[in-house]
Amino acid sequence: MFLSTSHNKIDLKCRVSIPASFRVNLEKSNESLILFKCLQFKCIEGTTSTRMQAYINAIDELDALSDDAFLLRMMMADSFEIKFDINGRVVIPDTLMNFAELSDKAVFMGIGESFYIWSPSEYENQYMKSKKILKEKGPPKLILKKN
Amino acid sequence: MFLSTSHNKIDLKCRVSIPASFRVNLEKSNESLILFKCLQFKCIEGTTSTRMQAYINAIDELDALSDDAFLLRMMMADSFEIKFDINGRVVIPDTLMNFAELSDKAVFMGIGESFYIWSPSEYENQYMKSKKILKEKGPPKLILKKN
DNA sequence: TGGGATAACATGGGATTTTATGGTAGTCAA
DNA sequence: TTGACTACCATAAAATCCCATGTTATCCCA
Repeated sequence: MFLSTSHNKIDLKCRVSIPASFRVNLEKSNESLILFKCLQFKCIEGTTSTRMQAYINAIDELDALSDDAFLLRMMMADSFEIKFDINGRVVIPDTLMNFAELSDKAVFMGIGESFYIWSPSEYENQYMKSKKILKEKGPPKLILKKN
Repeated sequence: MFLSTSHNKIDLKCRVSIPASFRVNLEKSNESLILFKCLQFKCIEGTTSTRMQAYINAIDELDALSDDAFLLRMMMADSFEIKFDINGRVVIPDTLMNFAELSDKAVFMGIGESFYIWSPSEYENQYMKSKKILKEKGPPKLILKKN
């Protein structure tokens, strides 16, 4: 599980340290890391190769001409399998740097099965937005168990 | 897994570098590369010999006289097993160059089990189309389930 | 519980290897 | 003998590896 938030520096080579707890999470299940353009927000989403493989398998189940299949294929095209260096850093591909408007700082936000990488300002926006919704509409009604 | 997108040059001999990550993907499973006319789009589709074998097997499951079987057999007829040169380049057969309207640039787009090779302009069209669908219809249901 | 020793982590920089791509020489067939 | 195709060599740019270092977190023992 990816949990917690941390702020790391992106250097001139677009290298950034993946938070140690996220790395451990990947290592202990022997999975590689996939980064891709988040479909809902202006940020990068990171997840495990197993999870990505599940999406890929799902494509074959869909009508090849459907909109969903089309979007999923595009998602693959905007995804990258990422290698760590010996210090636990990764290089963020240019495409993703631009998409999430990252420059010299990254905010890592664990959300369970995956995590987000935000620019500090976009992170701030989303954080404020969540506080506002919480204030106006109250806490979410969570359904932990079905039937 | 074939992931990510890259733009490579096609030279006068119709040679083009297959992106390194795609090559690694083929090498590590010791598979050869098959290129063929994509059935859905004006592009070349590339995949592994094993997956191509799966297509061939699938034809046998179909009614031999059906239109589907006919189309799939036609697809096989325009498929090529491709050899790499020492630098990881391949020569794109004339038939496929013409079919995908390629000239001096190719866009490689990984879509999981296989990849597409587009002309830059056709790629741009498809990319724009996906943005539009995403905006109008939102992300695929599959994605929303995951968190 | 305090505080020093040790390990882990984040980050910088330089050396080395890969990659993409242009070119040339050799081979085979018409 | 010419033209097409293939194998191989060369090179610049980019990606990757590896070492160094300061800082933070953790451990361990008094």
